[in-house]
Amino acid sequence: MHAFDALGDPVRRRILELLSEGEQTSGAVTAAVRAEFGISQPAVSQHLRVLRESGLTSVRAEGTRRLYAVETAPLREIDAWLDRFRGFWQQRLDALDTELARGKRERRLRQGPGGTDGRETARHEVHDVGKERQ
Amino acid sequence: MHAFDALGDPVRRRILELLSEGEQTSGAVTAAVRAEFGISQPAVSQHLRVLRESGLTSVRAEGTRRLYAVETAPLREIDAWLDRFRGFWQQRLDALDTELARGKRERRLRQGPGGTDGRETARHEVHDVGKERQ
DNA sequence: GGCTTATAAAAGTCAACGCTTATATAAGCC
DNA sequence: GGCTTATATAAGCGTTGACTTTTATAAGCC
Repeated sequence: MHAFDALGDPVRRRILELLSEGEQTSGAVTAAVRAEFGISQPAVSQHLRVLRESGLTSVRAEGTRRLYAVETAPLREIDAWLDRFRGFWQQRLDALDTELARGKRERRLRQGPGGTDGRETARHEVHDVGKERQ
Repeated sequence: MHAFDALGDPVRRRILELLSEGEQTSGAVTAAVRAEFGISQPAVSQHLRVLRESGLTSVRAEGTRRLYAVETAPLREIDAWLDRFRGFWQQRLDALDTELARGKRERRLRQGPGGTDGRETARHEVHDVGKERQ
């Protein structure tokens, strides 16, 4: 699950988004990223390296250009990792369907699923119980 | 897409996995994580805080216990983010199906996903072109 | 061969992160 | 009230990470 590490950085996520439109040269990616994030060419090159080394992209040389492309394996791993949580929102949708179907009012469709016990999860605060600082 | 940041850490991913089985007290999570990673209670507490602050969990107080639960919104965001890449592997599966079904004629039905150019994606190396160090 | 373009690597800096130990808060229990 | 349990916060520290500037490599072109 190494991939999550690499995806923690917004620049790298953006690079992948760019590559999702198809193969791109390092130069093209660099230009786009420089424009958006205002970082140097070496900085982008370093991000490309991380993406390479984490298996998120592949590279292909063509003359002096390097053509980067998305490599899906790690993304599929993440997708698979998410599987264990899918029930949490699918369940919700089902519940919502039911609610809508029987004309119940659409109040508070928020509220988490999940309990191992069949217990209704009660109301929880979505960000701390006591006081939060900063 | 803040969530990717939080998920970059293996301890935090593990915590979410534990919570995917249902609400857990901080204590239960701490015990499990301590056993697996050998880190201190405050360390786990700090990870729980990050998860809370990034919206990946919710907390609910019950006496002196804190009950943590998975909060799905950020995970759904990631799921949605992955959408743009799904074509990359779904297509592969389709291709495989078709190959099997019609005994391999006419390959490249639809070629590399996303290609802005219509060019065949060719064979790329999955990790660098030149030499890699370390 | 020498200049240029495309890209990576090297070396250094500074901030953020994850951990530790020490301490605070707050509920339960005697 | 005072001890204990459950959990969080504070402060300090070493490591990692994302930059920077500088320099190397290598292909194209004259």
